Amino acid sequence: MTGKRQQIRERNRLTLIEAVLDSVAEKGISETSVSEIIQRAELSRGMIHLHFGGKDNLVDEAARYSSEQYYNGIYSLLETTGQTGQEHIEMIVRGDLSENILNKKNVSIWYAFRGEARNREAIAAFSDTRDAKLRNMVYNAFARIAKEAEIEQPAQIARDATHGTLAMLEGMWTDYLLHPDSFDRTEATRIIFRFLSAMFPDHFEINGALCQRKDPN
Amino acid sequence: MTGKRQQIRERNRLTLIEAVLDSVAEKGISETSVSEIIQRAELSRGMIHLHFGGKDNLVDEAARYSSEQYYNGIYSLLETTGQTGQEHIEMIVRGDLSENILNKKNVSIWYAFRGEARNREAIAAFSDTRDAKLRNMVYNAFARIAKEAEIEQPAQIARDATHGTLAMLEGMWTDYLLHPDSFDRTEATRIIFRFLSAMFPDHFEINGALCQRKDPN
DNA sequence: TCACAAAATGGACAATCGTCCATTTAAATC
DNA sequence: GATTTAAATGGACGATTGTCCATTTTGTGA
Repeated sequence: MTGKRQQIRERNRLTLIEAVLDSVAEKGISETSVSEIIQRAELSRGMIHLHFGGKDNLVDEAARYSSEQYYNGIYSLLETTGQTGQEHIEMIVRGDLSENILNKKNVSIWYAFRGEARNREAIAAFSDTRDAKLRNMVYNAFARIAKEAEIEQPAQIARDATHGTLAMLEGMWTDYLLHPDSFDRTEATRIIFRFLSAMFPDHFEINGALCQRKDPN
Repeated sequence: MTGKRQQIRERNRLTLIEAVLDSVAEKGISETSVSEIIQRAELSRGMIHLHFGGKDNLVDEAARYSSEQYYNGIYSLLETTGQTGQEHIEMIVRGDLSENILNKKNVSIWYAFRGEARNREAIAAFSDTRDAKLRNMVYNAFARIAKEAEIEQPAQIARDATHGTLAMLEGMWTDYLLHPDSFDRTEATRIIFRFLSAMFPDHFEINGALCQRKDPN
């Protein structure tokens, strides 16, 4: 068993990280000061320097943690899905637009960090490596779909579909950021499947994945 | 003639705004301090309070100015285009991904302000009204295309195509933000037209607008 | 050319920033 | 229960923040 000492230590570490995320979500990065953080965490001022060596490191760590949470959410969804490529895609699309993942807090945090990404390599860096993993999963799914569709240049099509689909999801997040209250998840989902069904009519329809290929009567 | 006095006054105002944008692009919002701004502008400390009443108002004004520049760039492009709906769309897509508009500085600025949008209504507000104008232009173009395509529910299709296309453009901007050096404009353009050509095969092909409808042999 | 007024200057100011360490607290070990 | 030691505390510190105004500069009109 890990000692009580270490347990408290790690709990405090996490409390600080979550205080940062709460503050970033609520007040933005520029107003997330040391005073603000320790007030939310109800811990003492010196803790930040003790556990993270400074405020900047703590913020970087919070960004890393937040991104990890996001990808874990997506990955765990994928374990519950069916086997076909189109089912994988459907799960990612629906998951990425679900309330668990696409909500006010997450969007605030995500865009706040993005805004700083260019000027803080630590924040940009991990966002990249993790991103590649999701992208790869989407690509594999589209590669299967493109192969089944028996079209020309399946690899190129799969790459473009991957890129386009992820770009569209990104754009939906931006919509949500700017209009959180009027945003319509159903509509956003439908639009993506409308594009996908135009491109792969045997694998998608406007409501999502087509599990059995259409009878080509 | 406007007096020399007023000319200098307005030039200084603009100098301050551009100093803010340079600093935001280069160092990010959180490092854009009054000292940083006046050093870049080579003006005196009191100018900010004199012209804008405070730093926050100046930053808001800079965000407004930057957004105005962006939309002016898009609108001026549209005046040089052909008449069909698909040509309008092509121009917007190519314009939005062109180096004049999608470049490191603009992207840095855009995302920096976006990150603060949720916590600064002034920044979010104008971004909305202007956005609606562009959205409306895209919608009108797609409405013509959908009507010509003689499909069911042309209005709904046009709305979805508008939403999806703008979302995809947004996503391409994010790609550029995260990978400015490996980003491929040609590829990004091709992907969007691939989706559009799947949805409107008589109006788009993979390289852009199809000006003469395909001969239905 | 002179007097007036608008504009620009730059330093004073209190408030806040993040860092760091001498001290206190409490878990772990004997 | 006494000792050791890692963890937590909270205030001191200099640096920096944004605001504001007494002063100087400079264009304008008499």
